[in-house]
Amino acid sequence: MPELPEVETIRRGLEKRIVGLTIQKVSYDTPKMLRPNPEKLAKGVKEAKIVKVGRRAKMPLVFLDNQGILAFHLKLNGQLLVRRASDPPDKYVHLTFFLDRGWELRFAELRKFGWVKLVKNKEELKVLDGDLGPEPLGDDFSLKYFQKVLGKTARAIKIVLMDQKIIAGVGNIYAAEALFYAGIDPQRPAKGLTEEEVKRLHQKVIWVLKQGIKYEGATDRDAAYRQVTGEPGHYQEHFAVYAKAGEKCHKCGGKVKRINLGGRGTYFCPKCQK
DNA sequence: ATTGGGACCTGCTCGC
DNA sequence: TGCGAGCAGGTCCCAA
Repeated sequence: MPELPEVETIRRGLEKRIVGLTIQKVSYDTPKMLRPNPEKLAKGVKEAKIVKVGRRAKMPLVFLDNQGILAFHLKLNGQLLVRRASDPPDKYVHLTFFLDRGWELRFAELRKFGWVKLVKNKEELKVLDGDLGPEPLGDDFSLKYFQKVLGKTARAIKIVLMDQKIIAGVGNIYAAEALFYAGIDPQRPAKGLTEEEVKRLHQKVIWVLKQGIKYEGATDRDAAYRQVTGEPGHYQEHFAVYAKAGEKCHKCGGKVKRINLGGRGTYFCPKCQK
């Protein structure tokens, strides 16, 4: 899915374009993508005005003036597109919110893994929040916290970085990139990292996420992440190792390698990452 | 506690 | 050109 930087870019795009608009109705073709069920969701958003757009981990959150909150999960391919009703159709759209003044919010998802859940209020939002760790760009993600959680597990460091209970929002791309810049082999047991390495990794996780946001996310292929305008992001132009198997490492000239770790493609430079 | 695998779905790319 | 294998940014569930 879009990871934190992609979702944050989407959040900013939505904030600019749909706040103040009212949802008139919804249409959909894949009922299981609507939670708790299509009827409740459709009823709960009807005539509701959008007052704010937030984000938690990889979920965009659309706040309504009736206290309801729409939480989206984009999984691997989800897109949220803001379009005019007169615009041509987009591929893979399974849910459309018809807004006033001729606007539409379209939810496209090639694989239908994604979903949107309507929760009644902020209290109920905590259910979605339950198992999520701290936001890596917030104050709770302190070096102290990072040292503590890494010291407790022997799992491979990349798998720990992608564990949403440990840090909310890091996925396969940014885990690989952060480990490259920290010079750490993704397979190393988390608790085997030195104090210095943990410190470096902590900094680099924050840094790559901010870079990702700066370049408006990463669009590596078609039918993947898009901004709400349909424009791609640009962070893929700055990848150091992700999706670069067989290519030259820009730092040492050695070959970037792809391995399988925890069932996920994992890219790293064996020479730079020890 | 941790891992490995499959499931959820669909489409694209690559090698033969 | 055609065909099957492998791949995809995420998460959940189950068995070992």
